[in-house]
Amino acid sequence: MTDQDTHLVLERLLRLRDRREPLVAQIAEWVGAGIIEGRLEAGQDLNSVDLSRRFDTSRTPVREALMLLEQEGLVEMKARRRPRVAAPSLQDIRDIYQVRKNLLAMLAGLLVERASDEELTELRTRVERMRKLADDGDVDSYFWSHVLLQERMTEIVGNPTLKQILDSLALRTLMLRHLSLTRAGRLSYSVDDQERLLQACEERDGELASALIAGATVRAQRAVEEQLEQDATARGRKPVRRRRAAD
Amino acid sequence: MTDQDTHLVLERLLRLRDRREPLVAQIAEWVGAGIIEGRLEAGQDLNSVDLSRRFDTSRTPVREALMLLEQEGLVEMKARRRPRVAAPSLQDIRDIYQVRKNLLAMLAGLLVERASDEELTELRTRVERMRKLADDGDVDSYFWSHVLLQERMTEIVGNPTLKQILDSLALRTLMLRHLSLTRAGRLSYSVDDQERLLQACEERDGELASALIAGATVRAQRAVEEQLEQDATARGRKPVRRRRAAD
DNA sequence: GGGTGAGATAGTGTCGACACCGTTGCATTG
DNA sequence: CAATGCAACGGTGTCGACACTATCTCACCC
Repeated sequence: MTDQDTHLVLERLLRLRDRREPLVAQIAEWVGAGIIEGRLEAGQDLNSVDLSRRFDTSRTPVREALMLLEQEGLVEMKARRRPRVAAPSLQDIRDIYQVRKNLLAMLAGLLVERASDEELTELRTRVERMRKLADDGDVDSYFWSHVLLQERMTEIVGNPTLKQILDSLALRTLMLRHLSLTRAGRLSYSVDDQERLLQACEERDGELASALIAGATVRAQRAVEEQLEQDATARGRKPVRRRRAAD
Repeated sequence: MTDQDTHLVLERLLRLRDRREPLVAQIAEWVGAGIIEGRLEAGQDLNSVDLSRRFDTSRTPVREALMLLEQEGLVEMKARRRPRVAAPSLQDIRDIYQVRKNLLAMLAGLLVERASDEELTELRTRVERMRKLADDGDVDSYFWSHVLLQERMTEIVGNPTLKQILDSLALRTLMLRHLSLTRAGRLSYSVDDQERLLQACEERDGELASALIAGATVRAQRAVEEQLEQDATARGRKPVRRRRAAD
């Protein structure tokens, strides 16, 4: 999985194709990728003057790109204040995972109902490739394959509204998940989860599939929280980079 | 419920307070209210030149307001094409209600878990007022009270992510619901649903509350679909104003 | 007469400018 | 020395202008 692919995935998750000018898309992809990869850290200033200089454009397309990322929860904008990289609180993260868990359970149920055998075979192929990546410890490739897998599932289910919401929640968790997947052992747990989920789908057991994906989500959340905890203690007494009190 | 109140509700649903300049907020509220009230009909041209003339501003804040409404699904924008009032297909509507049903069930479960007795009393008062409005046949007031009731419930549950998604879905269904609630008998059915839901909450029966709200959502969807069908046949042979083939 | 294409029309995307406001650093005061 | 006020700086929101392009109109052709 190259940088090029990263941008292609982001282009789809942000629904940039045909919806925005290439210039805006380019900026949104660069900033979005930066946030997810951790190149831009939470709370960091994203003022439109600097960005417009970097891309050698005026501030108008920069503002538009930032507004796109704001709606996906990656950027925080308040009127007359400088935009910043979003810094979700622990509570925010829990809320997001709670909703995500619920919607993924719904997705699994629909997948069991609607996926054709051919589509399940395709998903099976994907998971097998992910198993390989996990065994090789190729975190980055695994990470994006995971994103692609869920994207493909939402496509198969064919509810664009659901897909859009799940994509948005996925983006919010992506910066966190990138951390959490690097935790020792997470990769193999994760791929186990995917295999069990797919098996339940093949057996057309909607209840089980929903329960499995919900469980996997809870485990992902736990891994994220542990990683945050660890980061916090490693960073000194400063507990967690938290939202400003001024809010 | 006056026009003033309508705009206040929209201001909250669109999260305009502190997030956008008053000028942008004003435009977004006017257009949003117009779409919901049916003053602007589905598919109608929303070019930024006309709007900027109407509000005596430049096109910049107009574009920003339209982007806000696009993310809420009220407006469709494609690059280099004129923005239009969204025209969801029947399938889109079904998809939206499907997701909404699921999330409202989640909301009901959380409400049972988390609402204090005082908060339930407050909700009870609201529903009683709605009963009165329904008996009086005051469709508009009932309509907005209904919106407020659900907004309050999401606040009580205290999951901002969930609230934001439900608000967005609510906006999408609002233009439809306005139609559907005018159908004879819908008002009293609707208020019955709300009363049963609240009773289940008071009895702390999460399963029942979830089932009730899901059922109510399905009934609301059915009413919308019947109304659309009726409009379509009344409008001649042209079946349903559908999305352009050009997409 | 219906389809085709060139020209006219009109709206979008982007730009640089400017007024206004949030922020920062410093001097002043208790 | 900490707190407060002020002034310079820097960024945001809005504007009008302009190039580019989707759309409309109408003459032209078969």
